[in-house]
Amino acid sequence: MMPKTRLAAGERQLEIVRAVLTLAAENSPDAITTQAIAQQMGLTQGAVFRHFPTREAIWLAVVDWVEQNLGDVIAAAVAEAGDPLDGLGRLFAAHVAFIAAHPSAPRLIFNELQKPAAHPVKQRVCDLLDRYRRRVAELLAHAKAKALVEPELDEAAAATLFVGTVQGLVVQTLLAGDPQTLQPAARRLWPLYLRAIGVRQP
Amino acid sequence: MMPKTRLAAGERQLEIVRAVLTLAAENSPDAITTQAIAQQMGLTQGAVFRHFPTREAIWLAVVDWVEQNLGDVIAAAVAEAGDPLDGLGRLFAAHVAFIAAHPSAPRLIFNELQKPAAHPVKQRVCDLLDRYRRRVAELLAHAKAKALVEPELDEAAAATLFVGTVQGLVVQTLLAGDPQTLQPAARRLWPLYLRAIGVRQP
DNA sequence: ATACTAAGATAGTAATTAGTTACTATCTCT
DNA sequence: AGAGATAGTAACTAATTACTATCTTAGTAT
Repeated sequence: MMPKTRLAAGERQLEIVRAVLTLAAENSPDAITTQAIAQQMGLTQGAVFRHFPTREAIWLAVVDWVEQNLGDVIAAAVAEAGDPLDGLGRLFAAHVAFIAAHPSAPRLIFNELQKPAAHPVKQRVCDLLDRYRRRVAELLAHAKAKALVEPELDEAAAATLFVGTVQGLVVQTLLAGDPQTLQPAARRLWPLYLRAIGVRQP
Repeated sequence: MMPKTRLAAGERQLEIVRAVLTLAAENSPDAITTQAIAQQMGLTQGAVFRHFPTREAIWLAVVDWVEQNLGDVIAAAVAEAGDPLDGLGRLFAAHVAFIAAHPSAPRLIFNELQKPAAHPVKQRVCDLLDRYRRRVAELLAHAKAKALVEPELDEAAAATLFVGTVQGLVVQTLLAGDPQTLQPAARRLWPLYLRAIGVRQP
């Protein structure tokens, strides 16, 4: 955590992103200063700007990181699924696991979402979330086509509920202040979601 | 919105709270400065501190306002309900209507929720949200006792999903940037929630 | 070894922030 | 009408912020 050794630009950039994620676990994202980021890495504040031209660029990189890593996890989960419904379940589990591993990530995303519309970081987050919802809606449409769910299911609404279910868990974490409770809570929530979209359970 | 006239302390305090709510509709809560609040009311920055000893006190007042008004709306909705399930539906509708009328309110709440645990404003928000969830869980328990929902329903999980459903709508609003889309989306989401808790529909 | 490159340190700047102080204008109560 | 209380103003302050010069030094290729 206190490397006296110098790091190449690329590695240091990644470490800055990780530092932000770490700090966001305990502080509101907007309150994270470049000074705090530098301190987290054992560097001086000025050194941060050797790797990013501006503070905003850091946040864009963080969003990038989340987009990339969450995207990978999700893609892997869906890829190894048998049917669309199985894919949805794996997607949910993977997403929850990701949040449990990086609790600050969804908070960061949600925080950026609150910024003025013009803000470039918000644009990125909007795109990210919109793509995510579309992906869920797609899976639901496939499930419907295979008669795995309620035949008259409102996919768009069900996709919103999917995101909401995850958000509900995030709220739960923020209330409890303990990411440990996340996965058990998720396991209790999933059957409810399944019933919401009209899956017949054994 | 630009009163040259002096206001009594109580009224001005309320106007400051309203100003914050207005500003929070377009800016991230943390980014709202006392200067911006004063400007919104057509006063000087120093005048704000005539009515609140500190910035934090303002946010506590805002949470108070939300707690009071949302609480009233909710209590009224539940009071005029026939059975627990009807009460839950009215609670949902009332909550959504409140958000549509004050979109910044839930965002503010959620934002404060992200602060460090020690933060006094967060404590208040935690209590508020926890009470809310308990209330929902109570209604669900009553509904279960009257055999209106799935007899083996996990009430705690269903309460989390309730909060999540609302949060999903908030996310939807932030994405669309238009509170108008909220109520239609809510009407599409509610049947899904009802099915999730095992209500038999006509 | 030596010289080049780039990561980091040091020490700034200008702008913005919450909060204060001394004064003025307005309201209210008798 | 006059006096006390108080809402509001103007002009500060001290601290913090993102960001930037200039210098140092560590890693690397020759």
